[in-house]
Amino acid sequence: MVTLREVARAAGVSLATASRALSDAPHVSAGNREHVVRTARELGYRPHHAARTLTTGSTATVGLVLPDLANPFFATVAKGVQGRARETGREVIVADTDEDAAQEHEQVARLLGRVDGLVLCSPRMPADALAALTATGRVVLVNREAPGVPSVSFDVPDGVRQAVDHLRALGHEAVAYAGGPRSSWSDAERRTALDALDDGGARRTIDLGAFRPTHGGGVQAADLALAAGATAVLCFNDLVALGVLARLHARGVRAGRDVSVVGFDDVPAATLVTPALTTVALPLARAGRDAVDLLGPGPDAGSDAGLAAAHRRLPVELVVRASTAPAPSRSTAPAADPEVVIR
Amino acid sequence: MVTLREVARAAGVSLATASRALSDAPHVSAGNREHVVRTARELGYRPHHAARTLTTGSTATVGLVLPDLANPFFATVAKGVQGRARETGREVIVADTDEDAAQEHEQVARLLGRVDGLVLCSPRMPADALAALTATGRVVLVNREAPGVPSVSFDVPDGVRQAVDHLRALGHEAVAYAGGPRSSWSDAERRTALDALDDGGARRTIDLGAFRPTHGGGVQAADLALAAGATAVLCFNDLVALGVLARLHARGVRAGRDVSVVGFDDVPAATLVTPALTTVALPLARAGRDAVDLLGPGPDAGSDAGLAAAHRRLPVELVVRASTAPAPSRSTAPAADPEVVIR
DNA sequence: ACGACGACTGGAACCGGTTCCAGCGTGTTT
DNA sequence: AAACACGCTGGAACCGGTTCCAGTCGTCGT
Repeated sequence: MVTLREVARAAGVSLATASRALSDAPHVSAGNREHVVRTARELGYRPHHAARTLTTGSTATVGLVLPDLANPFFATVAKGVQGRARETGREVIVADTDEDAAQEHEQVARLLGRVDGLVLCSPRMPADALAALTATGRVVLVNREAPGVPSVSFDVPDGVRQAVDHLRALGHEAVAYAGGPRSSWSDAERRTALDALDDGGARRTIDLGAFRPTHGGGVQAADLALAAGATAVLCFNDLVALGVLARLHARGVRAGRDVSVVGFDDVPAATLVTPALTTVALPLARAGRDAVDLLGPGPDAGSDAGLAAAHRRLPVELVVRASTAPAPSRSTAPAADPEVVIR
Repeated sequence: MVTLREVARAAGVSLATASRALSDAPHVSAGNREHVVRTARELGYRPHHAARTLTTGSTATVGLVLPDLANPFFATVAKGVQGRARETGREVIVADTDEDAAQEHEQVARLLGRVDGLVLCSPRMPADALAALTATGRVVLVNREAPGVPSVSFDVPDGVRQAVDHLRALGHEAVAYAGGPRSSWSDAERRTALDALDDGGARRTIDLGAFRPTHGGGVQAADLALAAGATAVLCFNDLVALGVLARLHARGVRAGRDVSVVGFDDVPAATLVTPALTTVALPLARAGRDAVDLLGPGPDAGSDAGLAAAHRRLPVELVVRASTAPAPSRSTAPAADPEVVIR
């Protein structure tokens, strides 16, 4: 391995001059600078990252802690974080917590010693533990908000409004909500938004309860929705919505005709099913990118590194596909097919 | 930030003793050791990672380079890599190349300076460039093999055999293959396996050509398959297979009745569609874990760190679902529905 | 009781860079 | 022509650990 010392000696200059030349600091003559740079390239010099970190105190690394890398929601955020980090000269260390709150705390604590800043994605962590960890001022939350902690989240209330407006415009009066886990900050936000849309009359949404945020949770919710006589189901996320679609199909109910279904997130699979899923698209990759920016400019950042607000709330967009359609007229109200087909 | 020096002073011992006590090396009295450990805990001492790296030469970090983090195939490998790395006391730096061969080369070169070893996932890179990069002996390939480079791959020929046996057992004689990109090592492997299964007679598989490994590629392949009179389609991967399913549905052909479809990978979406997709499941997370093990034992590894063979070929398993069924009898051969429905 | 041996301890070198500071040379000012 | 300022240069300190090596102390054997 070739060190800076060797480059300096080969170029006939001192260690100090070589260092300045390569990190293009001032106080080096143009001739020397070019000579050192060329010598370094010829020798195949690569700066030793740990050594640089030791003196400068900057690791040029951001951490990313998330519940499940294989979940497309978090994977997309991760892609955004990685892309923006690289553009600004930083690497990304990822830590997958396997949806475990205890691991989450440990991982964050451990990583904080190795990175300049940390992106914490949808933490399961209780609010007080969050506050303690983030006191360092080097943590940004994604998809969650907490007092005093910078964060990037989504304008979920507006997404809920768009979805409900869409369904009401189609004539749906019996709209049901298939919720996510009670402990989830995101679910609470959706419910609050739904309550705010309540006009006190017949257009109150039907609460189907709390479900696991998975395909299976949706299967479970679908039967409850049919039993409650809902003509439209708004789901906690796309996985739940896909479960609802599958179960409706199995029971002989035509999704997008008899019953409309709306999801949340716009995961890739939403376009792969039939009928394609109407869903509220969240700018996930953008959130990852913005989170990195909130951690401050990286080594490669230009001078235009604008200081950002501590909280960002990104706009969301309802994507209308085939799973929503005008409400059936009363006479043709949906009824479960007597021949129930189990997949 | 509290340093080892401060711990040593607070505990009334020398720097050397404190270091030995905390890294439980020998030559420290039991009393001193415990005292130092307690003092360190009280002061909230966290070892400085870069400083340790500088002297020991070990970064306790593995790199992971892959084409697309948001692709569930690679995301699952990443999850395996991350899990195994943590179990052995290492962190993971991920680099997403956006499917770009040039970036791939640059990322690997850059990362090699910051990690102990590197997992390179399905590289687009040409074989010679690969050989040069991996000369360092610190790279493991996943889902690709190259002479002289350790790798973890899948027993794709056996998977192809299982799929074709399955289809032939169902009575399919006209089996078509919807291939992936010509430059893909994986596609070449599938084709070689298919050729080997050729019995020289009527059971020759129909080559539909090369398609982009996406949903859209499958849509394109589906029409060709119908035109060729195939009753079964084996696809390069699940995304292509899902595209075939969608297009068949749109054309009024019943997948799993009129035409059977088999995919590769067993991505989560395979179970979410109707009919659910029969596919060759690859142990992706396992591959990630094994790749980390091939890089050598980490800091936390026990003494049982078995030295592994340089190449591992993991077994694969055909998962039969609803998208495959007995071949229709001649008289009811599939024909495109005259009313073509475009989604 | 004396010498040898071994366990423990601490001073100091070292890893590979960055940066402070003093010194030097040249060009400019008075 | 002398004094001054400024830009460039190199020696050396430093970042926070690990580890070599020499030294000290206590203990055991004879």
